[in-house]
Amino acid sequence: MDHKNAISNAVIKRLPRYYRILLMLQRLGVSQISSKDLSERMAITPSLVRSDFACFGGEGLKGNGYSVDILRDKIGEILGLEIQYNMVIVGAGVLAHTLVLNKDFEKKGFKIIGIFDHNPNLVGKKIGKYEVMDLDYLSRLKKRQSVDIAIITVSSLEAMEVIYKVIGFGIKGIWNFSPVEVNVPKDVIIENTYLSDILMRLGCNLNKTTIPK
Amino acid sequence: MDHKNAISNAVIKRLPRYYRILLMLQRLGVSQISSKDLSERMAITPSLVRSDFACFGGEGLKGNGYSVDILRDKIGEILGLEIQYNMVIVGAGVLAHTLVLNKDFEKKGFKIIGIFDHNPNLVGKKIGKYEVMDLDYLSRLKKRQSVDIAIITVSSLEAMEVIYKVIGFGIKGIWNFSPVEVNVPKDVIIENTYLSDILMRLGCNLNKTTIPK
DNA sequence: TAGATTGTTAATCGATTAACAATC
DNA sequence: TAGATTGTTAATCGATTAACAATC
Repeated sequence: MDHKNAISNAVIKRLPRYYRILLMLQRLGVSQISSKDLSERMAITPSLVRSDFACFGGEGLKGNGYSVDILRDKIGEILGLEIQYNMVIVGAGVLAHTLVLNKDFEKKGFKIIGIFDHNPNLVGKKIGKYEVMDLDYLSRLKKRQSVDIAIITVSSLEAMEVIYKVIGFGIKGIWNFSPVEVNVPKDVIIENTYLSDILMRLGCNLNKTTIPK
Repeated sequence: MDHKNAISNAVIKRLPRYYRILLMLQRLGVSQISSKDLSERMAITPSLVRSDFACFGGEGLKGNGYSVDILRDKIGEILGLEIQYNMVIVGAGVLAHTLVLNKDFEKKGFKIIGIFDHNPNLVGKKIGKYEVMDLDYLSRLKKRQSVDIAIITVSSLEAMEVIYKVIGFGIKGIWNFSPVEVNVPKDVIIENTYLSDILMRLGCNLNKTTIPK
């Protein structure tokens, strides 16, 4: 637990990437891996790999590298993969549909338990196995089941209001896809995934290399 | 141009966020904004705002702040919003459908010009106004039109192969949604958007706050 | 044993922040 | 003028890298 608090966000960002490679190595039957090998697969330095693993008590063997199994277990534990999170989606559009079809989420312990929308025309509609419910019903659902994360896929016009609403319902985790800048209370964690921002960054970096002038 | 190369990635990440706020301020009829005001909206320090703007010759007026119009124009220019990028999607699934429906991309100069897939069963299918084409046809299309960015939405099993293929076709920008670790040549820019990694990060940060022990 | 690779420390690099003189 | 706010420098903070003794 003490460890957990000590791990910086920079490290946390790399953990799922390590985990993915370790999983692949397990499937390939590889049991031992060096920091050098891992670093090449991730385009980082071996030093960084070792210093990352030192955060949670690197169990390496000098001269031999790390045990793939032990490493995978440890990282999985830090990532909380054994924990079950309940999620709801707010916004019954095609993005909601995409997320419902993503099998990785449930594999990693993130379960969608309902889809909600403001718009009365969408209430009752089916998305995958889910029937869209009215947003206000979420507060009642929350009393019966824990809801850890709300995924916001409504339009940017409604997003601000919807986010404050789910925070009001007591939901502490928000994954927001809507391009709005929201300030949230300190005890709420928000991850913003602004798709068009990513594209602008990509465009910007393309220009850097293609216009050497 | 010299300026453009000097802007760090840390700054570039904030540019779309500044831009979004400036756009909103324009709509509200606000013409002048201070670094303090902007910083509060973005939950950063005023110093950081000023040092960011200094990168591209901050045009602030001591005592008054910055002109919203000038700032928006400058940032838009650095982000290359007046540039037209052609994009293709590889992988004709529901994520492709989501991206096709996103109106922000085209507004920012990123235009989808075609959807491709490996799978013969999907070729000919319609996604929005696009008819899915066979991936190999992309190399021919590339000879007629510039293709700046390939968006990879295929499954993780196929992703590696598909990415190498589009790089082989000479495409220099890749936006990859598939959870695979790929090493690309130095002249290729890849942006990986691993949706389940974002969720794991969110879960990790939720634990940090909820388990204070 | 000899070669490989860890764990860790110190050095470096880069990003952010604090502070304040300049000035509108 | 007085208050507000910039532009910029120096200080701080944090993340990454290089180096190397320890050791399997």
